[in-house]
Amino acid sequence: MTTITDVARAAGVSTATVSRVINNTGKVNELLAERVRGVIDELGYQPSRLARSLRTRRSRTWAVIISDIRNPFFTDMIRGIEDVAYKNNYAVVLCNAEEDDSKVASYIHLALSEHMSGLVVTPTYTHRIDLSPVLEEEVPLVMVDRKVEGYDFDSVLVDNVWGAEEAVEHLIEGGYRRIATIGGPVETTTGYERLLGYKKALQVHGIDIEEQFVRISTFREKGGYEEMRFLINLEQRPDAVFVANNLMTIGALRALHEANVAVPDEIAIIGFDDMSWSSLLRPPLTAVAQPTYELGAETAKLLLSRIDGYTGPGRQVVLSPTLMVRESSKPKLKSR
Amino acid sequence: MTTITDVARAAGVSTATVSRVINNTGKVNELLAERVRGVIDELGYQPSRLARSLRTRRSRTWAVIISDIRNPFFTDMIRGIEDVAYKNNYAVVLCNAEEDDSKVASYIHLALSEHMSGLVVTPTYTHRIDLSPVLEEEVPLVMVDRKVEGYDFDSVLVDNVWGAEEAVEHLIEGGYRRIATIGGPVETTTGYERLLGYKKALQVHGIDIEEQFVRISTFREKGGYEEMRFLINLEQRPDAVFVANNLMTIGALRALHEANVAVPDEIAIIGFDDMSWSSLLRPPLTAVAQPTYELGAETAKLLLSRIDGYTGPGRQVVLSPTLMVRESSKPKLKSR
DNA sequence: CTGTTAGCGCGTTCAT
DNA sequence: ATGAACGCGCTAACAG
Repeated sequence: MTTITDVARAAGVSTATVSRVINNTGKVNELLAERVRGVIDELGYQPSRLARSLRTRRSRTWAVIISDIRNPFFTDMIRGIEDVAYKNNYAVVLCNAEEDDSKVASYIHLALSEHMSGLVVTPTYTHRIDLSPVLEEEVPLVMVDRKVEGYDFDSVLVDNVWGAEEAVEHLIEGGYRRIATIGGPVETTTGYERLLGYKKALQVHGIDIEEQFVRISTFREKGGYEEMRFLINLEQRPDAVFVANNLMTIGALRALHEANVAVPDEIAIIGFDDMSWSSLLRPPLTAVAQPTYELGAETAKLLLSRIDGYTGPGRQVVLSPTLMVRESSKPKLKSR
Repeated sequence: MTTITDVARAAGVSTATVSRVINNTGKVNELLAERVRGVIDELGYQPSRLARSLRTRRSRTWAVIISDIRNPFFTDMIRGIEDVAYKNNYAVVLCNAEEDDSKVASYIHLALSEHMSGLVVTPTYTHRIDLSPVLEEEVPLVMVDRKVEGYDFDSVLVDNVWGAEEAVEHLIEGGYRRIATIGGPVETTTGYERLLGYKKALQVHGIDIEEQFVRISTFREKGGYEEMRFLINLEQRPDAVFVANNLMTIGALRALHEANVAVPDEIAIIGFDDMSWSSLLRPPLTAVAQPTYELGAETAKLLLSRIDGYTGPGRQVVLSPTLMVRESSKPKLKSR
């Protein structure tokens, strides 16, 4: 491994000069600089990121801590972040927290310990997460998708209330009245807000909320499966279900198929999160599509501006989802 | 940020002693050690990974360079790697190469530059990738899913030939004879081997291979879509298609749906890679299921053994896929 | 403009 | 058994 000292010796200059050439800092005689660059090429020298980070206390890397790598929502979002990062010469490392708070904490520690210059976090739960080290080290951090209460970081969010409301509204307009929901943990902003939107739509239309119809679970496939089974087994089944994320929707659909419940004739379904294969499901799935790529890109832009020195109160970017209407929520046949 | 010097001062010892206590290296008076540990707890001291890595030339981190973060196959595999890594106290960072060789190279450089102690790579293409720096630095590397010719690294693979052969065989047994394939780049081992399995099955049964029926594309959804459109528009359509990965299968199904081609009545479909929602598609998709989690776990084990000092020629672990038979490949109705 | 010097936070000799 | 001193590779401060 060739070091800056090797380069300096070969070029007959000091390491300081080499450093200045590499970083375009300070003034260097163009002739000398040219010679140094020649040697660098010749030796294939590449600065050690480690030593550099140790010295400058900043590494040109962002850590993106996501709560579930298997969720396509996050992987799409990551693409948005990466594109902006690469354009600005940052490397991105992904950390998979598996919806586990302690893993989030340990990855945050990792990122700070490696002096990474930016942090993107999709929080798992709103409590129980201590971000004070991030504040102490003054490392820019942006939250995506979810927020953590009690901190004033920049955040990029989706209008979950509105998205959920639109979905349920669409069901009501289609003639459905016994509408259930399978929601995520209310300790997450996404879980809480989507539930809120569900309730709001029902209230606006003067439909009572049946307690049995509000099923709270994890955001995992298994939860969706189990809660849908519960709903199917009710004496008075719902005639439609709004499911608050993609993985739970898969579980819910599996339960319906297994029990031979016809969709949408017996129970209509709307999911949150559109996926490339939503239209290939039986029946094609109506879903609230989130602007995943843009979510990531906006996040990266906020992060960049913080790294570039912007200080000021936390900013919130809220993007709107879109309802993709397909057959799983087809209006009921009714005399009009 | 508290450093080892702070701890040493507070405990009234030298930094060398603190270092010895932390790393269990050398002999330290138990009483002293206890005192040092007390101070460490009190101050909440955590060693700087950066300084440590710079000094030891090894970081307790693995880099996993995957070729497409949006492919569920890879994200499932990652879980297998992570579980083993965490148990052995390694952190895992993910690098998304987007099927782009130059990104692979730059991430490899990043990993070496940060002195990471292990590397997992899912190569994009078999040529054009220079792994000599990895050999020079003697950093353990394991290949998963695909191989790069000309190197002798450990690798964990799936028996692609057999998987593809099983799939096509199943179609033949079902009475299909005009069987096409949509394959991936033959420069990848996965692309090449799955194509081989396809051809082998046909040959064994004495079925001629029609040149038009062998469609080679990228492993992306778009490629699957376009090639399926081509097949649909042929005067003499195939009656079955074997699609060589999950994303292309989605594209292929979309093309079929758009063109209102009945599956499997007009064209039967088998995909490679099973997904949690394969059974929810219309019709439920027959697919070659890969043991994704095990693939990751095996990879991690090989890596660990290398890190722990195993030297010796490259080892190959080959896992078998399983054909999940569903309706998209239903046998043709025939008089028997 | 260029070089010398110091030190980021550690682990590791080499004395004692 | 313990501490002093050094250096990993780099950038920043200070001279000249």
